[in-house]
Amino acid sequence: MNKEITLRLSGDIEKCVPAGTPFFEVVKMLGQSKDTVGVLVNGLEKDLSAMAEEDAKLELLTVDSPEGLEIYRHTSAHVMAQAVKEIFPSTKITIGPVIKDGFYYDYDFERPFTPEDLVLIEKKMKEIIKRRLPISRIELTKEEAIALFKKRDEPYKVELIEDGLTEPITAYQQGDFIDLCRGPHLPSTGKLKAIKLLSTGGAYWRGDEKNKMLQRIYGTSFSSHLALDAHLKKLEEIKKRDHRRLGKDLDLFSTSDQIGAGLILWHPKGAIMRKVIEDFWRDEHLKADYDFVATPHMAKRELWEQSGHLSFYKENMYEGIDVDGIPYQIKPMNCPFHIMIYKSKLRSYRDLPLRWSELGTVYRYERSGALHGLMRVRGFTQDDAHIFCCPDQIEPEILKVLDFTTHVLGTFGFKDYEIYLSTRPEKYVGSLDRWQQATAALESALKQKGIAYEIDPGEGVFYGPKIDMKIKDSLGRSWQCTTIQVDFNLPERFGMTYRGDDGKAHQPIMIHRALLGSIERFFGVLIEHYAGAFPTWLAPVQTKVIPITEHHQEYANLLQKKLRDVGIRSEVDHRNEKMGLKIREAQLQKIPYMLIVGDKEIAEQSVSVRQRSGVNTTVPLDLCITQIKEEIALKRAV
RNA sequence: GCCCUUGUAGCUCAGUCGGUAGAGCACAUCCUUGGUAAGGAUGAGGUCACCGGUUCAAAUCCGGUCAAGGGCUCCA
Repeated sequence: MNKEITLRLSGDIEKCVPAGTPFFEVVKMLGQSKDTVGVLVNGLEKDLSAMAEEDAKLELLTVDSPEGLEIYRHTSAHVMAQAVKEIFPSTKITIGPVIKDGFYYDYDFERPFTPEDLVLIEKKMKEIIKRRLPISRIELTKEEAIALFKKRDEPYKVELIEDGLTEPITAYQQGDFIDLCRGPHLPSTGKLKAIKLLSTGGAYWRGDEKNKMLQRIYGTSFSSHLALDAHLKKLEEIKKRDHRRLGKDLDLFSTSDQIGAGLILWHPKGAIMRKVIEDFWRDEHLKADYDFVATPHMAKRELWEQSGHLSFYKENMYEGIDVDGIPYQIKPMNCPFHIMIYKSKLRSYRDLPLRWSELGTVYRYERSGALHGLMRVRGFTQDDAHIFCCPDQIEPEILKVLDFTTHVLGTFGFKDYEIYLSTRPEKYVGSLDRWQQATAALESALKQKGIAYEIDPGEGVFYGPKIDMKIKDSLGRSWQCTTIQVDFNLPERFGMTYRGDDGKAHQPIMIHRALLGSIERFFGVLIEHYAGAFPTWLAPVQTKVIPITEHHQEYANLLQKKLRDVGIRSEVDHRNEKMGLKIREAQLQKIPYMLIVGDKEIAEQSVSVRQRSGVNTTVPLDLCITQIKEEIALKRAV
């Protein structure tokens, strides 16, 4: 007779069961067997088939919880692997983890999987689900595990085990399929409901490009077809918002084979938006007590040696410019130039902090496969600034930057952030003292702001700790834009000093910061965030004047002039086309206001306003202009 | 960089077995003068990404280059 043990559940519920009772029995007693996919025993994930051995805190994991969904998807990945093995028995299985929004599994197979293969595999998966195969956990010693996977001719699994897995090694079996896996898993393949294979791609074994290229299949699964459909719909929406697509449709930017990969051509409509962004940026920097500097696009190789870029950033730098026999290189960063300005004269502690900003265009080598629209390019403009200060100014300056950042990003419509504090990495320069001081200053600033943040241990730059901010867009995706980095290294390397109140030379601290990151990338994020339907203050064409017939052109021109006189960007559609077509095209161009004028409007000096939303009103001409003007002045979001 | 896919008119894309290039949209001209998401006709527009090879003949087959797209981070 087993002794009774007590399982404590949430809400002070206690359940006593004999030791050795499997959790699925416990779950059944609790009447929760339908939705439960696993359990947390004292915070550790366990299979439903595991036994309750001793007194413990018990939590039930449903597929609606993040952990439960992980279990569900991990089993989905196993079912996919089983399906692949059944269709293509020569395939070797490798690893198949759960990722955000789904799962993947990497296979060693003689050729890439085709979309037709995916259809077959998905069909087979559904069949395996229908078989309702029980999934069982097997515990093995290292030798047993190696023997098992050698016998099954799965060399990748053997390698993983030999590479230092600790006993007990666990595997999961469903039907004839056995996979090395930590688990936990669903009790049966029959528990899976909505599953979809999405795409294929190459992936290196263990993520190392020196290793063999494997064939990866991505998929996702949900506990209901409704949830799956909603997810697929979101993927569609993401595709529709693709900034490369919209960039072309809205005539904002392009690239050209003849110019080169990763180099952006800004068309008039993109460039006017860029001007608006940059004007706003400059105005706000002036208000925030920054000064502007401007620096060249290249410098002698020697400068980059002194800055250390040629030792730690060489692979991202372009070289090969020869000026009268002296080697020059295009700049990948602006900092050395700002330092040279600092060093152009003696600085006093009374001068600090110095805040110097520049929209500085830099060029960095990116691997051809990494290039992506505006998000990853080889030439871009950083909204850069360097703050030179003494050590005890770090914290107030960081506070100021944080306030400034939320103000600037907020104006663009980004109100949600994820914030990371990255601390000292293994390879670093500078004294531990300084690291501690700077890290404490960053942390204290974040705490004072009451901002929630996560610590990214060891992810700081070698020259100092940093704060990274990711903005969340309208689809909930996050984008890294803002970075605020403390630097002890460059002031040291360049022998920067200021005269302190003691009359002695001291070394300033340098804070690098970019709020938008790069104008190109930020622009790409803006496009996707708004799906091209920009707030009026940003829209390249703010108003489209649409005369109904040729007879109304004069009035249309007058209206356009009035709009332009108060700084509203306006175009007139003079074409000999019907109004319906003109509206359609203005709508597709996502122009905020269509101003339609005909006989009626001329008679009463009014304008028929069709908003992008489809709302129609007729208002007196002057009122219409004032209202739009006000909306732009307030940078109102739509 | 590596693996896979793609590259045909300004855009989106057809083009079969290798036989010498097509549509819609956009553009131009004309007709139409209109009331809130596509009026009609006619016309112009191509070194089929580039280089080389096979062939009587290449957009099509082969090799290379360039560019674009997906993947290469979230470890059994």
